[in-house]
Amino acid sequence: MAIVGPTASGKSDLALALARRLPVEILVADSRQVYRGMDVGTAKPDAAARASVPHHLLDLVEPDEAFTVAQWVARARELVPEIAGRGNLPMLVGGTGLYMAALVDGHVYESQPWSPELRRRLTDELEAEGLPPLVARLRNLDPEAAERIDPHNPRRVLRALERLEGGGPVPAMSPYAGRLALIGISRPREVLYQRIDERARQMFEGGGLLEEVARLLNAGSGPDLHPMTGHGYGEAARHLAGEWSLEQAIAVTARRTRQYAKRQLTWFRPDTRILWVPAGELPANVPELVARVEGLVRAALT
RNA sequence: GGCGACGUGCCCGAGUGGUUCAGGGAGCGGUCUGCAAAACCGCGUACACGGGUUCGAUUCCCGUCGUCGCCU
Repeated sequence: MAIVGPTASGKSDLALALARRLPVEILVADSRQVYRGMDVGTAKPDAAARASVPHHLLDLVEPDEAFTVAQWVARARELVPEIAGRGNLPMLVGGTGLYMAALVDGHVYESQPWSPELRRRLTDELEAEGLPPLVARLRNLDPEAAERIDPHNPRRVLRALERLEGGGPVPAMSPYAGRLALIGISRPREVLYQRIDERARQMFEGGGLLEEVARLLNAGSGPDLHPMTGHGYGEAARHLAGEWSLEQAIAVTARRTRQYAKRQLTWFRPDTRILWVPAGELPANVPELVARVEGLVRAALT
């Protein structure tokens, strides 16, 4: 089963509450919580939560290590049968739509071309000549694929070329085989945004984000490292450097997080498999809500 | 009270006598098979108000109101 929804909608709380009534182990589908030492800014489940329910797919790599969906799904795929083998229910919890889709819809990455050299070469070309020549080449190699690719999006164009020049066609997907319950937490936009604002402020004021970022910077994780683009990290770094006031850092973090939440909603909205549970302004762990979700899960899985 | 400057869409901000009247931000909508908390795409008949000049005014002139500055 899986719990989806935008940031700050209460996925983790609901998961924990549910874990008290169902024998579950949690698979975290979050592209930022995989980095060690990045805890408060990513709203990673704390020690208490992790002690009460097994959490997987957290703290997989150091902030300066590259990490992609491919690695994530590979590990997630191993975990599912393992957990089931223990007689527990694998519960996917997270807001990274691509990761979710990779597992649930079964993206196949292993057989796809992937080489640092090729990427290097294409990136150099992009820098030297710009996007248009690459788009032209893409059209030439595979007009059909080119139709589906946004010609303005460098990342997509590059990846498409990687696949084509590296060889193989895109493998068919192999969707998750077992029974599936997809639960989405829905809240009025205003409520969600308010929760985001409050959480952003809390992280900065007493939550320990500034300390965490100072620690990361000291350890050599500069603001240019990919995971440092996460909400709150660059902002905290700027505040620590004296460039931004605390209020400014909080405001920018909250705004970026709201924008992200909107994109998440866009991602999940069209997925008709998701059963949306309106949570309104309720904390995600109120018994009534939990019971309702538990009911949905049991119904879907039996 | 006098003089001067200004008054552009939710905000900032260019600009022009006339077929698509910048740009940015925010917001909203969307895309999504290896960076996804990323990358990218789409969406706004706004020119303070009233007159006038003109074939045609956001752009020129007059007045009104407002804001700011200086002066008394």
